[in-house]
Amino acid sequence: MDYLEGLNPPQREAVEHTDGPVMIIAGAGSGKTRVLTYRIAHLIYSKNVDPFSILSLTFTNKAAAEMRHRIESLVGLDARNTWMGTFHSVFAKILRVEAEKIGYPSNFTIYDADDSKSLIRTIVKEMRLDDKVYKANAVLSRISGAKNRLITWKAYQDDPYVKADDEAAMKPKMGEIYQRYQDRLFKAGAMDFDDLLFNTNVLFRDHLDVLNKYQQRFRYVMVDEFQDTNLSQYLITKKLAAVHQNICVVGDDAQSIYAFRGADIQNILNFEKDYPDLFVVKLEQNYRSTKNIVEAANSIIDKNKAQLKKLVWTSNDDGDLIELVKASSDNEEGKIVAQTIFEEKNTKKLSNSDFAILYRTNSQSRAIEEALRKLNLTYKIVGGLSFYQRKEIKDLMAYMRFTVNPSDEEAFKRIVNYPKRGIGNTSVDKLLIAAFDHDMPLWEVVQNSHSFLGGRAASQLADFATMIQAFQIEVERKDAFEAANSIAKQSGLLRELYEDKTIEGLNRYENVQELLNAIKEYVDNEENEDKSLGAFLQEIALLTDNDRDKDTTDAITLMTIHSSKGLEFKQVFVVGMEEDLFPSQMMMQSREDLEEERRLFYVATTRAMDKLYFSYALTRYRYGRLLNCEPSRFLEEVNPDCIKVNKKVAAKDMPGAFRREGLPGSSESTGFIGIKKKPASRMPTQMKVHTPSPDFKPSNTNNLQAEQLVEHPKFGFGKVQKIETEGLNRKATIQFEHFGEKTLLLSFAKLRIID
DNA sequence: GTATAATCCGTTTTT
DNA sequence: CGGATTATAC
Repeated sequence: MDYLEGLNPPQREAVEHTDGPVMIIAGAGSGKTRVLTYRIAHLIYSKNVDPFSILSLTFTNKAAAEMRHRIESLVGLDARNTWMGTFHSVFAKILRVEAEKIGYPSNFTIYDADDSKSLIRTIVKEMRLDDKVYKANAVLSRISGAKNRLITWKAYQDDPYVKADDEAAMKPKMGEIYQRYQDRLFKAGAMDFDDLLFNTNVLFRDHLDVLNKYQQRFRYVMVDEFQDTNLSQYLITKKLAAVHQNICVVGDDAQSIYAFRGADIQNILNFEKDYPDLFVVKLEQNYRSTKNIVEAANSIIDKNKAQLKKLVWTSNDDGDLIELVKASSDNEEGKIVAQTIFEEKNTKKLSNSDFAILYRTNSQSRAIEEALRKLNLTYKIVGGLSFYQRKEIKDLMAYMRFTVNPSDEEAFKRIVNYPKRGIGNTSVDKLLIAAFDHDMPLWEVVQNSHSFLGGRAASQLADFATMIQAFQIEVERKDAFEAANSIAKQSGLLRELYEDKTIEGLNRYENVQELLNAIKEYVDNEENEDKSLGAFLQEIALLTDNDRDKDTTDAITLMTIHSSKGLEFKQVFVVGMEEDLFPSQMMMQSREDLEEERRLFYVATTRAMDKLYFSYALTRYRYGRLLNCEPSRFLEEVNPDCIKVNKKVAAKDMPGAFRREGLPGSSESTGFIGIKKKPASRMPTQMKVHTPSPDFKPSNTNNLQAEQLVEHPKFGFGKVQKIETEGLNRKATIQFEHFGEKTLLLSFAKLRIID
């Protein structure tokens, strides 16, 4: 088997150790996907394992597709027969088959987060609770957290700790909302994302024959990104593998960044307890990045307490130092990044696709995009507002969903009066209340609307019902594409969009066409046996924007750090390295949260192969308001030997996209300084920190002189003793009222000059 | 019931 | 700042 030759010893061990429980701890860039794919190939070819009996679980569709692709090129089409997909998609498929056993229709709808939130809002309203206290987001994440831990609404209500928690948060009705939410989902024939896993657990618990069927079928189970599994997922895999015990998990605790979604690193630690004869392999050689980058990454993750010990190393070259870029504003940050890419492309003959710009939050993309556009650099945004979240797409999907499953309440609310047909909110509310009061299925109420509504509204609704019935007949007789096409036309939705001649309207029309094209593709694809609309909807419900075919033009990639996991680029820019943004202010409640942010920083760092840049801005627009920013504490945590300070300043705005390369631009006072000597802003906690005046605004300190009185947000009031210039930095020595004498770097310190 | 204006709200990450 | 929900007028 010559393919084993290309593996290093631990990789090879991981591949060849096929039977029994195996845990592969795979450092960043250590060839994890390679090992997984070779392992599957090895199973099929050397061990004669039937591809049908191999199940591989991933977290993103993209990862699954990538793996499938690589296996196919390794072993050919046999690979097609292995089961490979995300937890959600694999178990959604199984649930389709077994739905009736747990009381669900097999054509159940999958609610996305928006559907879930909308349903929660309705319930909160129906219960006459304050929607400012019971915010849909917060309620959903609480419910989701419970489901991920397999806590039913009943258990939730009975648990005194949970109860105390909710009462302390002034949200005592949470348990009841959970109960009603679950009831409504069930009546709508719908499952939310968490239900797909929760109900799989229910299915396997209550139907041992079913469990046994899948245990026999999946003789080999593999889990990628194991550090991201939640309890619900963990128990599913454990049960599936209980008979054959051929379970192989691959993960890296240093890259666990989904605790907020219920992922539990404990699963890795528990794994050793659950399987005493566990075989553990560590992949520690990094093939991706330069020594500098690997070293920097190690120095970052070193600050975390909770971690498995491993030593990631590389035999690659030292490479360039990481460049630290300081910008005066978010816009300037964008400009510097864009300019740098422009120059690097020219001098190193790189393509756009060699670059990635990573940020903590999607909203940061705006300033960057603007700068890239000015230099005519092609870019693509991964994630963000997804195609499938667009209104027009959700509208058409809602028509299709409701046709296939007329219990789907959220779909109904979306389409019943769009396009306008004179059925307003009051009528819809009446219908929902009628369904609730008489405990009748919604669809039945809709079909008998004259019993519940006045004449006009009732007859409008009757027309609506007739239309849906016609659609249902079409869906039965035709394939997904033909059915969708005629639904789009006859619902009036397409006409509505067509008549909107604004640019956005045109766009929306094209988006709908694109969805129809996607359905056509689905129908034409021979791998899809079931060509019905229902089947298509099942497929699409679990897709995210990241999975869509993007046009293959050469482009710079913009995305959140979260979506960058698993990817690599020659050059990576991590932007917005500022306190409160990264680490995010919402994540600084506890050490655990901060450590997760740090792992996120680790993930960002380890995406880079050749060159890495960190940048931060001193001011940034947020909520339409200009904020002052401080450099991220994470910057201080990187081994200083790996970093150098970038001397670049954004060129002044020039008309047109072209400017002379390397033009330094007229630099203003924006000096560049290291972060090593960050001012002593981190006060000993026991010391009382000064509360800045309500109108505190940092002044321009360019002309600051001795004897002036100033206010510092943390040190309070003081008097400037002297000003000195040292290299690029201007420093002020200030005698503070309560904190003694401090020497502050003026480009860092926020000082208000008191007249 | 519908169309427009005012106001409020938030931005953490994803299946 | 932008969207999304709500108040007001028609």
